[in-house]
Amino acid sequence: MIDMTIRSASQTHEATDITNLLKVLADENRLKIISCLSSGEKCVCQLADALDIPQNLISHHLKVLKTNRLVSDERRGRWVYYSLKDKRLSDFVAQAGEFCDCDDMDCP
Amino acid sequence: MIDMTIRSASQTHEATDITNLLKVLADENRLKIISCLSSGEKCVCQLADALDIPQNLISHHLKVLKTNRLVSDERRGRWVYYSLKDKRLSDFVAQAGEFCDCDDMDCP
DNA sequence: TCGTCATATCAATCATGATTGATATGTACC
DNA sequence: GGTACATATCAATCATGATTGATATGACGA
Repeated sequence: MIDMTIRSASQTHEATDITNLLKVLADENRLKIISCLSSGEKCVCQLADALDIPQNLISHHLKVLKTNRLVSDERRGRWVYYSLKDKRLSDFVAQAGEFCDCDDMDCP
Repeated sequence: MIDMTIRSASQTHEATDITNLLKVLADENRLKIISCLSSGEKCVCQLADALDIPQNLISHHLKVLKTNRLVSDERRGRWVYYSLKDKRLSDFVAQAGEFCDCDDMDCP
């Protein structure tokens, strides 16, 4: 069998790890949350308001992001504030745009 | 409502476009195919052999990649050769590794 | 034309995960 | 204590898409 390790500058990762990360990112609501958090920490109700998404759904997606160590949380009083663990994450997501449809010349 | 446009160096994209691209990438078999194609064009049977994945499944995933303009194909005789439209795609995928679990200090 | 190889398509199954509504937990203030 | 607010969890539904097996298409050589 073939070696399915994927190499980046500093590390090697199994394809399954990367697949899993991409699955986490491949959700519109989670991308919106990440985009929203890129300007700084927000509590759940701020995200729910800003994105017009029900509170329980925001909470669910934040849990997915937290489980996968993409965001961290901190309770202050009644509020729980979430923030990106790595600010570069939103840049990474934006980079994906480079590969979206019609980036190339032979596009009809 | 909030502006959900995501900005990269050269362009802006809707969150839904990027979500779609990430969904396409978020499949282990497709990542393996991309990784395999990063070393140069391959025909379907080469991919099926190298990755130990049934031919029809390879064909299906290649269609998804092609529909999303990530690969191009060229028939030569009985064989159809596929290649990455943008070689940077495999680098992009590798970059995702940076955000996988345990990249940060406060990891248990 | 016939047989074979390479690839694509189709229908059916199967698994996964997003969303929803209801409810529980936890915090603050009276 | 009791109430109100912020958040999390749970069960149920729903949609999507990966995989499989069978078969079709298309190209080549005899």
